[in-house]
Amino acid sequence: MLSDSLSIGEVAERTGVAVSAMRYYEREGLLSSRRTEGGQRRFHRDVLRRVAFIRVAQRVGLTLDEIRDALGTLPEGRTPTKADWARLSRSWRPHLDEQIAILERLREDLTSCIGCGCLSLKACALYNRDDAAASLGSGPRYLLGDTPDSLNR
Amino acid sequence: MLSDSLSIGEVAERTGVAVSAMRYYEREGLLSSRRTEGGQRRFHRDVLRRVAFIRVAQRVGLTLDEIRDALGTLPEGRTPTKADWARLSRSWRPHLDEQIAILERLREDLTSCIGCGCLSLKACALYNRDDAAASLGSGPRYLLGDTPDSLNR
DNA sequence: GTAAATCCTCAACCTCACTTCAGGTCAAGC
DNA sequence: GCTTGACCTGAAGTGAGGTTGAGGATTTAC
Repeated sequence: MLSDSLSIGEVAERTGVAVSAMRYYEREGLLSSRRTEGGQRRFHRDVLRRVAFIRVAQRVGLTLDEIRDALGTLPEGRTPTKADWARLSRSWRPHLDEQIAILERLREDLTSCIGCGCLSLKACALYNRDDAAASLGSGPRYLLGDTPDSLNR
Repeated sequence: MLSDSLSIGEVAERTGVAVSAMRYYEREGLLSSRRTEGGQRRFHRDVLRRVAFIRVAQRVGLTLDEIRDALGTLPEGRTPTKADWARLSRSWRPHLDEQIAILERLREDLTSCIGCGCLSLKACALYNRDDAAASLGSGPRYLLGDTPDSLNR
């Protein structure tokens, strides 16, 4: 089996990512493939590393849009080197640091408010942090706090 | 204006939460209200604290389902005291600690892998943590890693 | 008493990151 | 050569946490 002849099922099996997700990533421009005569996808071995990168980047908290941009900075034409991948991974650090800092601030505020039980809209640091846009959990991020006109209607 | 006569617009203005969100919270059982003759909502002052609680709980990373359950442990019939609210806030700590721990582990793995640039599917700690289900970012959490049969089709 | 502002419901739509399904084609093993 | 399993496309569905809009009723302010 040649190094650029992985079928979509093989990639799925080796990476642990669903076939449907691979097709979705390709549609979204995060992966690319050749096609056989009959129209089936054939992936280069490099795709394994790209998929791995995507999954870890998601854990770091990046969106697929951001990940696509990051992958776009890889060199065209040649196979990325370890140094290329290391550079990308390094770029996650600030994002990760920021996420951690936000949660730690929240924990601190929580600790200092725990005695008062106030939950006062005006005084309590818990409400008056403007970290809100960086909230955890599911749901569209842009809806949580950074719509300037969220009082409409 | 009586203490249980806040219109939905007033609550929205004071809490910074959209009117449509308030109606959604009520539909989902997180808030309740009386109605006027004409069918308009009138909220008790307590709702301000409840809404505040909801928003902070979301920042901590809880879902509305979990928040509803937490609110359900408040005493029926009487206005919750500071102690009641403090108890609920205290219950966020473990969740928050866990979130922080996950991110810190990720950062550590990232640091120790940064030299190697490996991103190897087999060897790299970045892929072989099973923290995946607790990932950040939007999108349905159950899709990110904990579907046992995610290789189907 | 009336105009403007606010409120009501219900249904449809939005994002993100996918999955599922229907209906059909391709490739590999025997 | 034929069956079986893997693959294809396009459209629609999913879940969380809401928003938007239409069409109409109610309140408030003057």
